[in-house]
Amino acid sequence: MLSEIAPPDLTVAIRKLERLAALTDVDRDALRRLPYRLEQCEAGRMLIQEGQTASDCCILLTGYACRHKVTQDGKRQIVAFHMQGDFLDLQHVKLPRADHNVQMITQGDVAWIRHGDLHSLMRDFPIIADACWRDVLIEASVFREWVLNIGRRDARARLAHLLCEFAARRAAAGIGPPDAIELPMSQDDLADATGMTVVHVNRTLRALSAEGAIVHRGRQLRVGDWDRLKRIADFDPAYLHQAVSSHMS
Amino acid sequence: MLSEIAPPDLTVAIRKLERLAALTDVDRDALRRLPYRLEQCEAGRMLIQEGQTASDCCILLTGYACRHKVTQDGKRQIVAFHMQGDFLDLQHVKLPRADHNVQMITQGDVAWIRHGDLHSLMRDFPIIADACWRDVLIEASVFREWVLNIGRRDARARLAHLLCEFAARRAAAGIGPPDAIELPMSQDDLADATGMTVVHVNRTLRALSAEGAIVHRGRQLRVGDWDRLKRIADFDPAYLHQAVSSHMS
DNA sequence: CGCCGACTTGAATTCCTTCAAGTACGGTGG
DNA sequence: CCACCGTACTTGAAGGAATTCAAGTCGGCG
Repeated sequence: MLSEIAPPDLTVAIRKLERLAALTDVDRDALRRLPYRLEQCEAGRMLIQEGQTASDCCILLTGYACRHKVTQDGKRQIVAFHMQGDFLDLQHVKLPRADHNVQMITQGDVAWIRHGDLHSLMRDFPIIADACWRDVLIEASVFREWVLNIGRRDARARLAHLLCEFAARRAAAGIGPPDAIELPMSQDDLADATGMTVVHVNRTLRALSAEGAIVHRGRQLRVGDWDRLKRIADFDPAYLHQAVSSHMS
Repeated sequence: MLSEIAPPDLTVAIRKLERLAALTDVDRDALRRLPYRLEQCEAGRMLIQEGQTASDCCILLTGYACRHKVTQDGKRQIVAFHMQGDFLDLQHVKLPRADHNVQMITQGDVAWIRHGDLHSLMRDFPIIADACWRDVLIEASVFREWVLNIGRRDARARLAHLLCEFAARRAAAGIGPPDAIELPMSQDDLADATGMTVVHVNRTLRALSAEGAIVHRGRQLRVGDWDRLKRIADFDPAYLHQAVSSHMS
């Protein structure tokens, strides 16, 4: 296929914005003309570091990334996972000082866009601005769900919820079917995202396997029983504010 | 004082926006002319309920409110506290379906503004729109810090952090000095905000008292030793993205 | 005065962490 | 081709932080 040799472009990001607002041809055109710098990243590449002030905004084109914060004594908390098409730091356009880190978890491609260019884009194309608003607001909604998840659900539900969310967002992004998943993150990452320890993530993962909710071998994960997993997770995708996928309803 | 008999107006909200962007006289004028409906709320009044679609946006003028979500089995998680001047549901202008509840925790006054009016305001007055952007983005930053707080800090640090944040925001809002605080929330609320149980909140609170970090009698709270409390909490106010207050630096 | 909600305290239990060793696997170099 | 190595994953046992259950006290309000 051609897409395997052609360099990646902003198509996935435009597709994501299409899901957030009804873009017109004018909007699409403006987006396609947006200048950007392409970067091919290794796994582990730190894109943005807490405390830093950025002048460019980055969009994830391929691969997976996460955002995380660290306590004084070095405990890491992942606050979000990202996949192709996601803006990784839209907020830095308005709040230049980074309050968290952004890091690749797999290898992948990133597009860097000047804040100034984004600023004029949002000023001149209100529908695009609207889509960006929605993106930021949905992200905030996901943070709230994570607070609930970590604060009030036990390890089993918590982990199940994270898997459900990942599957749902993956499906919405058109990456693949929601029930045969290649997890990009290590069990360490899952632990840091759920506020658990690696050891307990491991045990909980196999507990979920044992009861047939999931089938996993390493990072190959299949959802054995969607309804059961969703019930365990107390998962209701409404907080994602996305058009309901047929698989997830 | 006159302010005790005059009905509350949008002044506190305008003052908050002033802290978020450099408003001009034109902006201030537009804000003062904004039509709104005033509501005097009892403690416990549900302003917005999850699942509901709202046509008005509410601003807290006096008193305190919180936002919370509930799991299937009835466990409540508070995701944010709010004080005078705060927008309580700016997001519903762009995402009409509420993904969480908004509730008064004390009695207080609320101004209801039509979404349409806010929409035109933000279209016609870019500096106000900018301030709203910042408000939403800072709120998201606070959510991230809460994820870290609940996910990776132990009960003592977690509660201390919540108190530090509350004191800092309270001071920034000009409500009073940051070291003699009347807490508006019950220990139940503190528990639901930190992902703990009431019992453990109670014990942790007196542990903090015992070591001299705070002095509390019921809801009267004095910070006994700021530096100690901040150290316990691992509190760095950078994530609040506010001009640094002299008391908190 | 009595009642109710908020706060407090103790004891037993549990879920999760910590510590300490494993095993499996993919890559690298001899 | 195989020995070596590092990283990620797995498992067991002991310990601890926080929950649960149960029974108080305190203080404000009708």
